[in-house]
Amino acid sequence: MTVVQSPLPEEIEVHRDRAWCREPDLRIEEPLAAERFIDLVGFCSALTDSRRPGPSLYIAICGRRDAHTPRNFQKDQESSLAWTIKDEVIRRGRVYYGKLRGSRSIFITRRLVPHFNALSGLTRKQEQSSLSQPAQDILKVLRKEWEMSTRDLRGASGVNDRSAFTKAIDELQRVFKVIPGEIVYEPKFTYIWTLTESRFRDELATSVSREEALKEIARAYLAGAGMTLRGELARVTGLSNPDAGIGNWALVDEGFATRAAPGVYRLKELG
DNA sequence: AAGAATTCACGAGTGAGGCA
DNA sequence: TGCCTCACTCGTGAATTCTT
Repeated sequence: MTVVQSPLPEEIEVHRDRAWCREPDLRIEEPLAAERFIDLVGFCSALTDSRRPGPSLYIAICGRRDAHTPRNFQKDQESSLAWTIKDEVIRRGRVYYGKLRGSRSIFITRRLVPHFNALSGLTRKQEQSSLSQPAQDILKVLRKEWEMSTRDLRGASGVNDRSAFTKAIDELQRVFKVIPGEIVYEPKFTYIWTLTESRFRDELATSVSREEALKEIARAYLAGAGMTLRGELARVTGLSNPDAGIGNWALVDEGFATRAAPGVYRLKELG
């Protein structure tokens, strides 16, 4: 995946340094700061480094632009800190954490959960026709039990094959039905799965139009990015290119952004 | 329509640490 | 010694989508 780093103007990189906490002074060192960061940027990936575009908690914890995960990342101080903070933020449940399209986990501020849900969530009615059988089986168990460890959930749902289970859990996360609620290390390392509804009932009940959702997601991204290159928003959010385009165009119409070239948008206030 | 780029699925490797 | 368990990267090859 040769990422041809289209050169961004230095002033845009500086804007991103500030907005995405890529400076030593802005470095994130504890869970509360991480939550503030997520609320500020709207959404960000968890442990990805500078090789992937977009804001990242790991990069913010490193506090530098070119953060790169080392090979033995669990022996690395910054990486372990990122790991710990990530787990604590998930446990606290103030912000959303889950997998979107492309099976990448991201954090989402509570404010934007209705928007992401509007784009990829499923209504209760759609569940039967859209979800795979294993996913439906798992969901049924969780609706009764509320929360469960991986092992117990596998047993109770009858989805015992590990890869089938993982697939089904990913599927449920993508449609905003299930989230990891806690990561437990003792006595055994396991995830506790819970219903998205248990933590984000109000957000899931808030309806947002598709257009509005695309616009606000694009706005959150552009505000931090300062400028987006062709395909960038789609790559970061998992939206399709046309959808990302709709969001960006809405920002141009509103005067929030200007279009510099096909697929390239700039924050208006940055000129 | 051809060629390029991206995505997807899959598996291996990475760490820890208690337990069989 | 291998098992369990996660998120991530990287490699591969195939499929899909985008660009020109």
